[in-house]
Amino acid sequence: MLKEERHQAILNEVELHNRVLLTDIAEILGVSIDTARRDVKELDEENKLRKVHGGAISLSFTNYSPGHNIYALPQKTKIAEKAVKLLKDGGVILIDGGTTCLELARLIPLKLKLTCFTLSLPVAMELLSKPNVEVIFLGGVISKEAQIAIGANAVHHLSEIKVDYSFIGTGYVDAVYGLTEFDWDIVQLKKAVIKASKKAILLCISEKLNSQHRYKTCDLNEIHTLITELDPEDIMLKPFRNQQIHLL
Amino acid sequence: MLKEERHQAILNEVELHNRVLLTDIAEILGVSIDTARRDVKELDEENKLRKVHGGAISLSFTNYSPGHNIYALPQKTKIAEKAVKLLKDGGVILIDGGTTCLELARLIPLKLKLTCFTLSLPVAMELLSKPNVEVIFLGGVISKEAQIAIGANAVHHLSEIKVDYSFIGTGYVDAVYGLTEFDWDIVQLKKAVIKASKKAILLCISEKLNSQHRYKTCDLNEIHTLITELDPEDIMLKPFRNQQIHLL
DNA sequence: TATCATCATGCTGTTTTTTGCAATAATTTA
DNA sequence: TAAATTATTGCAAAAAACAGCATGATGATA
Repeated sequence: MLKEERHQAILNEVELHNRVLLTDIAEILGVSIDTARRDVKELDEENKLRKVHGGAISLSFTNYSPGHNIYALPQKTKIAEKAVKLLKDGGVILIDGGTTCLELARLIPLKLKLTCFTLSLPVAMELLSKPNVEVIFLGGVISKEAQIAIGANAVHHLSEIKVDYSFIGTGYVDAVYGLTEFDWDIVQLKKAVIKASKKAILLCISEKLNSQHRYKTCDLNEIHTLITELDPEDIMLKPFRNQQIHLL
Repeated sequence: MLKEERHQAILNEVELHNRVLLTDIAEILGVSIDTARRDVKELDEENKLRKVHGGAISLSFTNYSPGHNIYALPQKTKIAEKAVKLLKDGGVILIDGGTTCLELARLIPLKLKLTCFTLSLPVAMELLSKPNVEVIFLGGVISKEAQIAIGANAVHHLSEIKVDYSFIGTGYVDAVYGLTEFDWDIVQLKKAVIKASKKAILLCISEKLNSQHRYKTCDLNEIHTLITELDPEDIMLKPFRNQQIHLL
């Protein structure tokens, strides 16, 4: 059997079933494990599939890029960079929805070992590319706009967990009125998130500071740390300084 | 024997079998290996075939688009088109993971009113663009490879629902051995999906027919309808005809 | 017809590629 | 952490590719 035929057979198997074991290749094609491994390695180098421990998987599973343009991305990236530094190996965290939180998910180092809960579809998709992050999606009815799970079911799931850190966003935040939202459903959810976490970290671009809306999520003192893209000493953060909240 | 005749004979062989060995050329045409090699080399330079170590393969054999695009998309689209016709306004369905099911999600008409459960992140993302589809994600630990929720939590969620139709995929299917999978976890999940549905519809490209693997999901008679890209009368479906299963 | 150039073919020896095996290291899994 | 599986590395045998050369056929030309 020609090598190219083996390659074709392996690719076909991977495309059809998304994965294949080296031992299966060896058996089906009647070659040694070593040859199967070499074949897979070559196909990997040609970017025809991805070699993994013990076998190979299809590329279509590893490639996901949201790619849309995100508003105020540089600021959000800066916030996410600060937030990443709080993560510890072996930690259990929750990541909320929203583009800032998505940015945090994106910046999680590949070698960092985490257990990560989320309610956000985009965040969950992003986390798929982190080999050492166990992803747990808290299910429920999906909100089309926010792309997150909401409703009683999601809230109930949250009542059953307690994470080290939760990284949350907010629609509006004010030094006096605390965190507020446009949506009643979202407020219920965020309350539950905060209750489910030992420490709640708020990721928020400075543009949202000193704004408020209809429904209240919580007071500022329920938030452990506020991360903005600003220097913690920035004048804009002055109203937040004389509170228990940490600034980063 | 003239060189041109040999060339024609070699090309003929390659057309017929997609491949040929140098040793076979030499033997069949009664020339030395070197001549066979030279012939193949010339044909390669003329782009009539591709020379590889030990022989030659047909050009069509090697032209193969890897990665991002979905394997056998036309077939899967055809299957999805058939499946969409089963959907009724106001129906409650479940859509499994996999590219075929994703294609079904994509083809759901915008005006169709549905309640749709799913375990698959990509399917859920796709359904976000359907304004009249209520999406409910059944949460759990996310499998990085399959991009679906798995584990006890997901199975438990499934035990609490009953949908009209579930549209499922399978790794392998055989008329005698039924549906089988590579993964134990996935089998548990599919069992639960089938149990949670009044009628289970299997979406499966014909290439997967008559294949099997380690772990068994269910017998064929637990599936209500099998949809392939083939005509229901196709000869390939013969082994599936004398069963209770419907063919589409 | 004789001579020469060209080309196809097969042979020889050398180099490269492929493949399987064994020992060791790294990794997963229980 | 220990056991099992998988990777890596080096090596050797076999197969194939390659380069160079000799032979013989062909065909053009003097």
